Amino acid sequence: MKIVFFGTDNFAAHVLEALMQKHEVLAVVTVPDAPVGRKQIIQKTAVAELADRVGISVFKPASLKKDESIEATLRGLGADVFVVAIYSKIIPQNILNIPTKGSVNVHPSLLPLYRGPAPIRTPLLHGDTVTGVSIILMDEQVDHGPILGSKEVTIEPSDTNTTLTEKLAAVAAPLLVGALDGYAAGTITPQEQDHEKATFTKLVSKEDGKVDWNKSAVEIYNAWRAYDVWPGIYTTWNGKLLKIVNCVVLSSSRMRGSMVGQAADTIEKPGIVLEGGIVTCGQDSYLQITKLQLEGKQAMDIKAFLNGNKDFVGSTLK
RNA sequence: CGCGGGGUAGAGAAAUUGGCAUCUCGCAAGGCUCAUAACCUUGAGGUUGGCGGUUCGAGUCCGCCCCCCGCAA
Repeated sequence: MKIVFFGTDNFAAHVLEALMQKHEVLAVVTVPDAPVGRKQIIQKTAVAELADRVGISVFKPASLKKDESIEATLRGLGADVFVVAIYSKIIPQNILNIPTKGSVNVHPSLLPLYRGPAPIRTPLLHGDTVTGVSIILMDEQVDHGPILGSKEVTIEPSDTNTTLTEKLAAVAAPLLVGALDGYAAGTITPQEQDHEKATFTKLVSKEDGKVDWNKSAVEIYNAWRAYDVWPGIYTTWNGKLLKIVNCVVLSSSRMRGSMVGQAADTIEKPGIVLEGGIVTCGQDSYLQITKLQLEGKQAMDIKAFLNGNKDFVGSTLK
């Protein structure tokens, strides 16, 4: 089939790569190059990178609604179907309706669960053990259309946003290709979603990474997994930003045994740093920081940090 | 020129008004021990990011340059 692909990040690029093997990708639509990093170096998206490398023409409209020429351009390509995977903009209906067979979306969750902009992170945040990928036909509502296919993926306790994204991308690529074939051949009947069961995710903001020590160590650890890479999880120490680069949950029974003789009030309050960089959390739980980064400093192991910051143990994180 | 923090031994940090460059860890050798990420003793390891200036004397003060990082995006 003749396809126009919409996408931005690595997940999308991975899907595009698989798609190119089986189908004719006429063009790619992504978002404009944006300045990245402290030096504000202009960088193109992973999808644009791949498209440029293999010689597929790329469009980078700032807006699909306001740019009127883009609709005519896309219409002129004569695509059978549009495939959308993590394209950080909402595509207006008049664009979705262009291809003869409509538009298909790759969504990295088991729809109707986790609709919206953070479908990979939110299951991690909730501590779910299973998620998946869904291929749907796009309709007038976001992540709402009938399902062409889906596949479950197991979430390991060690999975983070990064590793889970890779796993989902690996599953998504062949699933999409299969669903497209089945859809084109008429062997797949689109299944309406059970809208009663729909749940929604919200866009992640920097604030979400701020650690609330009143929460349990497991919840904080899940936040670390969900907010991996960006925004990460952080707290403050002596008024300075402290990023938690790595951490582990300690079983509270083990901790209780080792804390015989410790003052009771020290044990109760959350956010207190104990020996070895272990921090008291809510619900009588403990999180050990194993790697961290203080504002303005390089990331380092807890051991190195303790060597130079003797007053860390006994202080309170906020 | 978006705002800000920083560069001192292999790692992390100190160093008061400019005045013997220290501490913790690691490393090496020896000792103790059934044993150890334990403990004791000794030791190696530095052009304090670079260049220039002020000074009797600069990690510290001044100028220029290089590099790292947080925020922001």
